[in-house]
Parts: sequence; C-alpha cells; structure tokens
Amino acid sequence: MGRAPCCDKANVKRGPWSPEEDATLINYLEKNGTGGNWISLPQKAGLKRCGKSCRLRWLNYLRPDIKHGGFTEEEDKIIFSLYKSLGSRWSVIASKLQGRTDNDVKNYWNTKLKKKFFGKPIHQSAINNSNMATTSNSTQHIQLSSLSDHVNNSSYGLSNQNYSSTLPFAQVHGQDEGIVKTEQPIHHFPLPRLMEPSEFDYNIVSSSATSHQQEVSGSGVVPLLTTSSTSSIGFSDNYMSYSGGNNNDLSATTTTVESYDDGFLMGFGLNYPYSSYDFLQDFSSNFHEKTSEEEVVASNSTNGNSAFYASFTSSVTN
DNA sequence: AAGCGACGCAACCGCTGTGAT
DNA sequence: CATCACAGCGGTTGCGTCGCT
Repeated sequence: MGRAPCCDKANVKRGPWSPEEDATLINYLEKNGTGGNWISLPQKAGLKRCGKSCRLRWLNYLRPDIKHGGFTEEEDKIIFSLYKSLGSRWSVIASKLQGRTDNDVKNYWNTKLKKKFFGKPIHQSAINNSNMATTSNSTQHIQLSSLSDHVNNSSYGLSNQNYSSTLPFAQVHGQDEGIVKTEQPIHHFPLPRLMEPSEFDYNIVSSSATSHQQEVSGSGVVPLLTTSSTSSIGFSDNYMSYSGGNNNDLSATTTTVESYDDGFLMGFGLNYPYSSYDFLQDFSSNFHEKTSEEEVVASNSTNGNSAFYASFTSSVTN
C-alpha cells in the first residue's frame, strides 16, 4: 500500500505565492506557530495550499531571519570548503551560514559557484582525445572524467604513459618570467575526481627520485614526495600540464602562481614536507589568494586540486 | 522591436529518516 | 517489530527576466 498523499492535490493552489497568501501565512505563524504539524496548517490558516508548500515558503522565504541578496566572497569560500568535505548536504552547509537556506545555497551553487570553482563544461573533442598517449608538439587535452577510469582500471596507471608535449602558454611565458623552462618536457595529466583524505593510503610512500623523475609505485595517493626538484603546473580550460625541472626561483615548500588570460601556471616544490592533502589545502588557498580577482582563472582551482592528485598518482619519467 | 536562448530562483516532487503508536 | 504519518532533504522543474542577435 502506498503512502497517502500529504494533501488533496486537486484542491490546492500551486505555483508562485501571492502577497496576500504570504501575509496570511505570516500572520498565522506569528500568532500560532506551526503547532508541530504543517499538514493541517493551511486549513487552519485558511490557505488553499499544501502543507509542504507552506513549510517551504516559510522556511525558504518568509522567515524573518533569512538573509536575502548576494553571497559574499567569504560565504563562497565556506560553501566551497564544506562542499569539498561534505558533498551536497545543503542543509548542513546552510546551517553554517547565518540566514541562508539550503535551497538558497543549493541554487547558488548550481548556478554560480559550481562554474566559478569547476570551470566551463568540457568540450566533446576533449573526450575523444582522452585516451591519447602520444607525443606531439601540441597540447594534449585530456578529459576530466577519464582518469576515474584510469584509476579504477589500472592502479592509477599512468606509469607507462608519458604525455610529453609543449604547453602553448609555457612557450609564451617561459624562463624569462621565471615559471617554466620551456626546453623541459611538459607532461599532461588527466584530471581525476577529487579524493578525500580518508581515501588515501598513507602507507604508500614514493621512492626517492632525482629531478625529472618521480617513481610512484602501487595504488593510492602518495602522501609524501621526496624528490627535491621543483616543478610547475599549468591549467587552462580544465586541463592541467606539468613541467618538471630545477627552477630554483621557486620555493620548495610554497606555491607560486602566475595567471594569464587563458589559465595560470603554478610553481611548487616536490619536497613538500606534509601530506598531499595538506599540500592540496595549501595549494588551494594559495591559488585562491593569488587569483581571486580573476574569475576565469579561479574557475579552474578545483580542477587544480584534482590534477594535483593525478600528478602524484602517476609515474613520470623523462 | 521581436525572437530566442541563457540564467536565476522559487517551487515542486519524491525519497528517506524518525518518532509515535 | 511493523506500520504509519510527518518533517526534512536533495534533485529537478517551471517560469520570469535579461541580454544578445
């Protein structure tokens, strides 16, 4: 036996609320409260509405403590941070923001923040190229979701693939600008899904490596890298590129970011003394700090996070 | 000015969790 | 323990508005 409907849908009004209905609901709730029963409330209040509709209208719009209007940069950061750790638990996320409703946060995420942090949708042509493992002079674009398959099927198996090519803006913004030595091969990695710390296998430790060579064995994310070289990462239109090297201008433990019209380049030290997750946090906050004024650039930050895992779960030899 | 698509947001739908019986 | 009713939640839809052609 199915559950009885919460109201007689044929006899309730649907669609947008009129100011009169709003006033009726507010008046009733101010005088009587919900009485712990939304289903019977509309009848008592004299509204031809479903109880669920009344509840939603009150909670999402009419409540006096609701904050209407644009979200602040601080709220953006909180939402993004919580989304990373909690996923789409909008009610929990909203509870951390004064005066915001789950519906508000959800809508805001779906319409604005998702684009801001995850960037533009990936073009189909990139998907078609997602399994390429060739060497060429053109940048290989590898689709975001493709690494999930790599990860699932081959123990983070990029070890036999050397995505060497030249990143276009690395050629333009080369050594003179202190970020990438263009004579070095640039490796392009697929971007994996974002992994949570709980998914890491902290028992896996990367072997030591000289510059230009990182050897990662087994499956799982490597929590600590021991190579002493510094390298650079570039992002553009949802794609990430990596360039290994010995650029001494870059700190071994802090990231540096250079942004361009079509993406950014980030330098980082591979002997970062913390876990990859800590590095990720640093990476993320550093990136946000450095690029917060450029939405196009900032939109790639989460891909950056993901990409970072990709680089650490792969073997790179050149 | 009209048509059209993109966007934003309010509202709805249906499932799940929970407490009462 | 099983069932029921309701609240709460997240995903989705529908519609008004805006901007571009």
